[in-house]
Amino acid sequence: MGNVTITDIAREAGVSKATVSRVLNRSASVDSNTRERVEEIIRRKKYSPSTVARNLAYGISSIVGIIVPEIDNPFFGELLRGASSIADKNDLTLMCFNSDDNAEKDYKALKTLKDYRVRGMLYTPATDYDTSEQRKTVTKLIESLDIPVILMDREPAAFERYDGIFFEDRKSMYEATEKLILAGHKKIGIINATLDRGLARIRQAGYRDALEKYDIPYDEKYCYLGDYSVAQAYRHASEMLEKEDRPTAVVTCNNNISMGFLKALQEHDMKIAGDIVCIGLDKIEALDIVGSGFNYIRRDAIEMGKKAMEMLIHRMAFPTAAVQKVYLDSEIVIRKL
Amino acid sequence: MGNVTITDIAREAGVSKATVSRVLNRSASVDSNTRERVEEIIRRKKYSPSTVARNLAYGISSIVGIIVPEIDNPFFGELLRGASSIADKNDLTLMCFNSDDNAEKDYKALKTLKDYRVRGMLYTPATDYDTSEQRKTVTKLIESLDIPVILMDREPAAFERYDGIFFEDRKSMYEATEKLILAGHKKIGIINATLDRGLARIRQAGYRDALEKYDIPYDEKYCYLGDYSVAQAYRHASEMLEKEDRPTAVVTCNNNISMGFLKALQEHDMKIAGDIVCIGLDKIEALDIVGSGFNYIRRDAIEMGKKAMEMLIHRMAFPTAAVQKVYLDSEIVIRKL
DNA sequence: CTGAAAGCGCTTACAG
DNA sequence: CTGAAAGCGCTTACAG
Repeated sequence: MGNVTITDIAREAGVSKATVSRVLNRSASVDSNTRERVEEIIRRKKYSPSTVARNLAYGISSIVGIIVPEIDNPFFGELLRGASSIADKNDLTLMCFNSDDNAEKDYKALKTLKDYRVRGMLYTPATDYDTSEQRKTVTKLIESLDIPVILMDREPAAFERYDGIFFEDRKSMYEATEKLILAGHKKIGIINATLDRGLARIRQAGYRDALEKYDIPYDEKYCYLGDYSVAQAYRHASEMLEKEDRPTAVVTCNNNISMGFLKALQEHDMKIAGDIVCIGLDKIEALDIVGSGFNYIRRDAIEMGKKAMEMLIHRMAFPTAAVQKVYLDSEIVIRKL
Repeated sequence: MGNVTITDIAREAGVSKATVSRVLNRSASVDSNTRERVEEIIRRKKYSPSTVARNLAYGISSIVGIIVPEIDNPFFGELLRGASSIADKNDLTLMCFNSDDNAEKDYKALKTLKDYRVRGMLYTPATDYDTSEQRKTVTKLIESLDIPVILMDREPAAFERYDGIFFEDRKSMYEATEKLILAGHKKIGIINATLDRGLARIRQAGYRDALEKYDIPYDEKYCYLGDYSVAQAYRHASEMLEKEDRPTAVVTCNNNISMGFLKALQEHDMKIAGDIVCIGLDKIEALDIVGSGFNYIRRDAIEMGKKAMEMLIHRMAFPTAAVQKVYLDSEIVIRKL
């Protein structure tokens, strides 16, 4: 039956489209008789106006884009949940993209968002965009988008000019490492991504800060730097565990790394806490529920998603306000030391 | 600077909008000189046409809606990932909604999708819509949407007329239970949601089928029916474990239930496989990686998401084709019996 | 090959 | 209070 349009309603009610539009929007006074007649027809035909046409006429959009690098990672799932809950309350609709940590997909998503003329976007960049070419490409893209952007969790140098919300990872890593030190550990290892990644540098710095503070030498032989994959972390952890001189405690720099580490532990017949102590960044829900004794830095991604959407709404209302960077604290959850 | 429009380009190139449109769409031949001139200006001004305006003119949309009940559950995260990967390849864009298993939010999402005149939608209904009133509301809503719908994972009676993709849960539960029987278990428990939920009935039936097949009486005292929450499952499992006459093996009917069970096990100082054997529906990634010995039915949600999007694309191409129901097989992963 | 016009489904001044 | 007209940013016959 195709979609009912405002013209159908107008014709049937014997009024102009303008009048129908007025009853739809309560924008001006309409005679109560005609109003009721029009409303009755609208109800009967189950008509509601096309948001697309409406937005075209208004010249604005009620769509917000969101790009995340790993949509099936619970961290980003929670981010989405938080963002979506606030969007709902503000009549904003989410257009979702998964970049897979891949710059090309990121570009494509950005391009699509531009072509939809979305109102704003929440964005976790796929990569650090380190090479000057990448940097140029992505910068041009975002600039041509010309909409409010809120960065989430990652802040590549190319994006310093945008609002953003981040976790205090440096501080958290400091505190986690400190907890281990205060528990008597002197040989503390770290499994992290390589330091050409912004977030990895920040996390490494927190670890280092704590060692320094307590006069423990920073020793590269306890540092295992690779990527954020389970597989790589597993290899690194295995290597670590098989060494004579191995750490008595470890910090692991994201949930995948923690899993790789735990897997290695398991395969070496070692027990968490019993044989080697660990504090990981980000919870692993199943392990926590099951009571595995896995310690972790609890980053509240739902909160980040909510706040990010609120920041976006604020930015849309005040386009010229000063750039805002928000930092979220995390709590360290110790299950077994 | 506001957005560049086709009019800006036309003016600057000294041609009509129609001509610009033609170079944009390669729809008709354009003199190569004017073409190049126009293209140069487009490039210089970083212009690309508004998808919204374009779709309005075409009378179609390239947006696909997707409604899931729990966006931060890894199962649905993977569903999204799968759907999004296929959408990408077909120039379709995803509008995402999280219904939180809540009928009202479901209605609202449906309404928004209608107003956006989306092209089609992927849908996991928030509830079973059992009461006739709910059923009526949701049916009207979807009918007035008048677009292709692909159901995913859940098939409330109200939606029988739509395409859908599901897992062979009955068969999987049968096989899981059978594995336990063949391993010598006679007292096999089940923790499930209450049987007023469609999926719970299906899963329960599979369990029952296996018992019957092997002449083991179906005994209600081994059946714990509640909801799909960790907390409820935990209470049920604790109760079960404290009984004199308790099962020697259990099937758990979703990932939350499995976690509740494992938590109870842990708190009763019991070991998986050692004290009581379990096969759960859906993997729990962390437990699997860490080598906990948790057995499970592996449902491939990424595959479901991909297939669902393919079915939608097919349906959009062939609106009158026969209704299609697809059932996906799952594999049983045994880590320790 | 190219432009003027009409149309997609709305909204908003402007008259009356 | 209400309608005719113009406009949002496009596309597509229709002429020429």
